[in-house]
Amino acid sequence: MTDIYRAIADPIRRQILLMTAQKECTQSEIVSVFTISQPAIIKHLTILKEEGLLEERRSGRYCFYRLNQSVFRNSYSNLQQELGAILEQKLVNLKLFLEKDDDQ
Amino acid sequence: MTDIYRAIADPIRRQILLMTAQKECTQSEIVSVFTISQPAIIKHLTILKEEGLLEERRSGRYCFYRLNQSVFRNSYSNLQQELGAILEQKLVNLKLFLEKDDDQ
DNA sequence: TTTAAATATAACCTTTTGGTTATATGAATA
DNA sequence: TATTCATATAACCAAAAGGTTATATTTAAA
Repeated sequence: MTDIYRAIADPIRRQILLMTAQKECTQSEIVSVFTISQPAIIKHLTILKEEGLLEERRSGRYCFYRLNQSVFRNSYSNLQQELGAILEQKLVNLKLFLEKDDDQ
Repeated sequence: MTDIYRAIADPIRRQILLMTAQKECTQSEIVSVFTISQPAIIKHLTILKEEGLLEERRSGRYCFYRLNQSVFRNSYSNLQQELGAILEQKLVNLKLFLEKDDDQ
């Protein structure tokens, strides 16, 4: 649950996230944006729901989707921390160097 | 090439990126950190190399790996723009609202 | 010059991903 | 009420992901 890395791995899913961040979209609206089949879209929607990033609302024969903003905000923040740490390893090295220096 | 989303999809690969950002690591060093087999690690390394994020250097019987900092910096920056846009859709909506207002 | 260690590769396996077509179900409208 | 539109599901497929074991190959050290 909430493996944002899994959710964002596919460009179609990233676009769905973007669309549903703007406004609630029906499934058929989403389907019409892409060239792949409706069942293929359902599978992408299912993965996004599994990871908690999409909320589903049923109204009559329509199925509305929208981004769960708070879940996205949270897991994206975690992602940034994790990947930011990779960028900042040089700083970690400096820190380690300074700490080692303290010991002497 | 340089599909960072593919590269970071697996936690083992993210940890390899972190390790090799700190310092150049030999393959056996990397293997020893994890519980999976050496051929499994090679496959992860191959994916990271395919995406241009890892640089390989051969010295005798050792194979050294280190993060390609500039490629990582760049593709991470692209990722941030793409995912940042999802977060900031509310602002886009405001912009659209204001532009629509101009037309009237 | 054996031997041992580091790396590479082959062959295989299972699960997941990403897609398809065909068809069923359910709700709204003509 | 018959039809049409939106969604769901089943069955299938190919490729990618993520792993294994067994076995080369290459290089350094005993």
